[in-house]
Amino acid sequence: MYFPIFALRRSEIDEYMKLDHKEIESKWKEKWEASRLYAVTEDPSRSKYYVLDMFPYPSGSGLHVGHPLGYVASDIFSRYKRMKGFNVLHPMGYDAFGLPAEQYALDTGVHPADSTSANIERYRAQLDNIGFSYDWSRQVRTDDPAYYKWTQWIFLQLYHHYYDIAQQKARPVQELIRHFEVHGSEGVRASVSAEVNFTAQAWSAMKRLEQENVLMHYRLAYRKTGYVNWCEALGTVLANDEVKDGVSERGGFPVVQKEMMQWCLRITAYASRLLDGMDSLHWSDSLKSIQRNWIGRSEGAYIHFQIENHTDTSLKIFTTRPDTLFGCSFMVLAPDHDLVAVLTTPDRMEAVNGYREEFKSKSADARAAGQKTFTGTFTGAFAVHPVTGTRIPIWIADYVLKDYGTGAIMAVPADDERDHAFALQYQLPIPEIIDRSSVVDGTMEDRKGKLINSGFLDGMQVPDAIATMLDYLENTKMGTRSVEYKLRDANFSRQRYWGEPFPVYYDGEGVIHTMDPSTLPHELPALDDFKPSPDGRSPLARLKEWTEPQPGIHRETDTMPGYAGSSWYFLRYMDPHNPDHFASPEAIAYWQDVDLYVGGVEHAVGHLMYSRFWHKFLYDLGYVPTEEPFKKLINQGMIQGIVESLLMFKEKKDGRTHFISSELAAARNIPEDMLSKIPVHTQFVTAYGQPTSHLTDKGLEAFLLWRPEYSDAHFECFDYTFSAPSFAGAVFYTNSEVGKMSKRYHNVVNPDDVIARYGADCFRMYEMFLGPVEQSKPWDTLGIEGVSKFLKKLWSLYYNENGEWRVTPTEPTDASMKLLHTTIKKTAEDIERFSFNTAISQFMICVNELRKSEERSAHILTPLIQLIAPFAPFIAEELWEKSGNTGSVHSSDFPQLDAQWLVSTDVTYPVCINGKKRSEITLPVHSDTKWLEEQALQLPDVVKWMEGKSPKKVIIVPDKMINIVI
RNA sequence: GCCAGAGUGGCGGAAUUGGUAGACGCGCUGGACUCAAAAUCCAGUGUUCGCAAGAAUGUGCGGGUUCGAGUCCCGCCUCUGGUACCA
Repeated sequence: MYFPIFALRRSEIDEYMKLDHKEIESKWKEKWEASRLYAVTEDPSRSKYYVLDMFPYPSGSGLHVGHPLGYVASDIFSRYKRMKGFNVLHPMGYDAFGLPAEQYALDTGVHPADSTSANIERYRAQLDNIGFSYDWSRQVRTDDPAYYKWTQWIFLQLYHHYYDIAQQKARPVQELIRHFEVHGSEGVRASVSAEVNFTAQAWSAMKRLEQENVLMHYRLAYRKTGYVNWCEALGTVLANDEVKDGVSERGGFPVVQKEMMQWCLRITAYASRLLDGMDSLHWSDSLKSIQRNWIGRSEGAYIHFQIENHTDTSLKIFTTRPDTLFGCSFMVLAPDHDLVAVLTTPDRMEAVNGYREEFKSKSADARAAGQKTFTGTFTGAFAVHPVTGTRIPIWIADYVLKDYGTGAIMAVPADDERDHAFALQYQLPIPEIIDRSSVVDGTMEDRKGKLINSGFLDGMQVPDAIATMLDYLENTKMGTRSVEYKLRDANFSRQRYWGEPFPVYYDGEGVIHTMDPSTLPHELPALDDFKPSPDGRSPLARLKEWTEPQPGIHRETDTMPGYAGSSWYFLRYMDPHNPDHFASPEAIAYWQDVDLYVGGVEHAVGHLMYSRFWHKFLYDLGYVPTEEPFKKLINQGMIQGIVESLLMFKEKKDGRTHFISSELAAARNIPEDMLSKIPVHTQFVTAYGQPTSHLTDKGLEAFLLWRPEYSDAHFECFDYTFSAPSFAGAVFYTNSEVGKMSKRYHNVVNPDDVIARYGADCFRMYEMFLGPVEQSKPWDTLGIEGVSKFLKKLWSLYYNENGEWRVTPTEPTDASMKLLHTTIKKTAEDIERFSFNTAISQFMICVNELRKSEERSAHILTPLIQLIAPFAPFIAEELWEKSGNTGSVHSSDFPQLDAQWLVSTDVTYPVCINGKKRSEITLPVHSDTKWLEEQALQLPDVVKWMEGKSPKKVIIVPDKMINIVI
């Protein structure tokens, strides 16, 4: 009965005409690699364009569908720019040093050197699968000694420079030393940790160690003892941006304040330049505002207060509201302020010391937990009001921070919420100084109102009063204008193994010596036991022979943090194998800076801030030609997952687990706290992610097989209930919500699986089609079918159902030409403005139209391949070759727009009466407006709607619409 | 609290400078093909009223400017992100 041969033939034909993405992908991956298609070199005859992705740290779990979102976008952009004639640098590498890589190694017990290499291999394969156009010959990895040689070199440069405020740039410490030798500290304006004053003679009289300690206050990379964020679970200190809500960003472990000697980078020296530099950048408003808040500039003044019975010292405070000086009724110092010990009177000593002890033991996170009641105590000392001469009590309190401003404030309880609360609590006077009676909804601190009880400021509005007081303070030398920043210096030490060793050592006296740059890289020694220790000592300290290479010499055992290597990697890509420079001057002169940077917003205050800081420093030294490294920045959103769960009553009923369908739970308004959400693997769910997602009987069976602990469960739906194991024909609605893509929710979509099923081109296009690149959006497993269908339709424009090439060299129709050029215009515009989803929509329209009109002309179909090439590089390359073109479609020129095809001979105008569309009229383009008006007024529908009235005026928007006002 | 961004069908989202709101895709409904299913193709799909032609209404809420507002202005509400004693 059967005809096996015939059957075989049929399936062969089916296979042939079908789009076989696997074969196409492997074919072109090999060819591209063999021909080094994406390798770039400096070419002065062409304009450069630098497209950069934030390089990943190679974690063990590999890429999930969220990671490549930004990579796909930047790849489309790179390919487009290349076709537009730019010489495009589009590199990729790995952020291999640092906490994430090391934590992974610790979790798996594999040495980080081995695990990162294995992970990198996996990442590379996954990235290649997606069809990226990276120039892999330029790959960098931060744990490569040939790379971190230059990280160490930059560190040495930071160490050997200080920041000159007058010149607003970094200068060599050698210059500073020469100045000290001649003039002492007089006349030096520099960013410092602490002010020190000495004469030239005093400088010369200092011992070497003393001199070094002085210089430490100036160096851009320096050591200091201070309170740092110590994370015991991670066994290391962390920078401020690595701590969120009192716990470590990585791992979520508690972080406490601990006093330690640490390396720091003086990023504060660059605060104003980091702030001002942003004005010229094409970054999103939200990202700029995050950085601005983090830097936290405020303008104000220092004011000096004399202290009763202390002629040798005065109290310096910072305020943004000098106009409120007359309202100052007490002063507050941070409990750990240096002057506390000096000022406290004997009778208050006991109370003050007790308070300081209590303050120290209070953990940072208890304070962060947001107790709004302030505590404090009186020191017994009094300051003298600089204008009125009244006695002002000096207190200490925990609401004043040592490391902001001067660590001391003048309290103005009438115009500051905190001072007010504190004054009420300790019954301190609250002199009124601002009349807000004329200000609607006037509150404290809003800089509105009229000054009262304020001497020469009486009657002034707040902004005027501020200006007047600032002048007064400077004229009388009682204070100076000043700007303060919230930004803190960056902690640069990690008590960890997996990072760059510092190229420094200490001699017997504790003097720091830097290693000669020619001896770099200072390699990280092999160490089998790389576990961190809770005592604050680096694992390297356990390696005695390395730590102490000769008697009296001690190496630094801390390592650099993860952001060290990532703060300059974009420069290394310009010349990645250069042994003599971090990048040659010629390469830097050509590539300049990054034109487009794509990456996650989570690096807003970490990586992006540090990179800008390092770049500005290298600019000061003349190594890079631009002040800012990243001209344009796009923050891609995250791909979220749909979390599917079954609603379970927390309390068992009749000893059984009791599930309720989401529909019924909603209908009965069952309170959320009675239910637990049991995540269910998305592969069991039917119509997953859709409003009606549910488990069928098969899904329920699979679920119970997977979760045998629920095999006694009882399920309740709208019309019926059932119990395991008998639920034939059941439909049980799940609870679906948008959430993270995570192993915990069993909703992770692996790009490899998607690519295996739909192809890389489909994967790329779908990620873009989901919505704007910047936006976060859930992965919808059904939506990808639409893009898949589109690609099959595209393919069938070129191949008929017998697998025969159907493109002919015939002349195209005018309609097709118009369609093609509309698509060229739209594609180019959309790519330029990073709107890939709308470009893809246009492709869909174009392909559908061409199918309907059965267009076969190569004049249309060949340029179409080029338009789609940035999005679907594999399919495009295959079709390009089959069209008989030589060379790669990715090296071809982007199709030229011929605008004549966009102009149609007729335009259909909607005709509106008072803004409502009542009719329409088709007329030749560029018609005389008077004539247009006459034609429109004669339309029968218009005559009907006008009811004999005459028009007040007629508005004609050229080529858009006609509006008649009556 | 403060700073920034956003609110459009059942869903993801279009509408680039104020000019026919809902493109494109998903889902849904109906139909064709099929013994049947899948796949594919065709049609419909904001809401309300209507057999229909059609009409009214509609971009978080309330006002305003304009011939015309998703878009601009004023006042609210909600959500998301950042920040949290920053003087």
